[in-house]
Amino acid sequence: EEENTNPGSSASSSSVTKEGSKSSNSSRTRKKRCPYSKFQIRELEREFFFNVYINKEKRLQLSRMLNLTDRQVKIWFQNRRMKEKKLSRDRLQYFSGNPLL
Amino acid sequence: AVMILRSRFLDARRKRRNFNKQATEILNEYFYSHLSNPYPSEEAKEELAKKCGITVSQVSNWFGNKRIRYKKNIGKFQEEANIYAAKTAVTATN
DNA sequence: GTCATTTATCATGC
DNA sequence: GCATGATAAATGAC
Repeated sequence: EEENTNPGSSASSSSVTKEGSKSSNSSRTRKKRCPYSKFQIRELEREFFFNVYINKEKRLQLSRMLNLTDRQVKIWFQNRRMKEKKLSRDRLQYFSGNPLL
Repeated sequence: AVMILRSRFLDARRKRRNFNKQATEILNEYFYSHLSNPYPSEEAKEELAKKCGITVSQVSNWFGNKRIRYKKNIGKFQEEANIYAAKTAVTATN
């Protein structure tokens, strides 16, 4: 499993010129979805367990450790909170249905 | 007992099961009769879910998948579109 | 921040 | 072997 290096998904080299930048396009190219590695998920989940909301400081630290952008970490926590909420809803609906038992 | 329920809930989530023909029929009817704006409201989703015997989340999943797969290959769904267009034409013209 | 959504990917059915 | 439902990244409205 590889860990993405540059979000631009563009070609190699250079890179670090404040990626994205806006030379022209504001948002026409949506970043291709790239699944995170097991290691990345484990670390994200570990932090999520301690804190459903992550502060900026830990976010930067975690993003560096996992080779992700802060934005990616931020988005991951947002999505993860939504997932948790949905799990609760499904759980409730499932047990209230009482199909068996 | 609780453990059984819990495990059943956990592995029953991602294990996919096809919807019955009737449910698919209802969903497709709505989709193709609202092709210009295939975004059912929350209330409409609840009603569809009830009629189909599935959850609201499943309705949302179905429309999400349907929209993008239709958009990506309209030709493949042309026949299906015609079928449901004819089916709903009766109620539309009357 | 939440939340519906888009899109690609995953996992299964057949 | 694709069709199909569910989930995982990513965006945008608000």
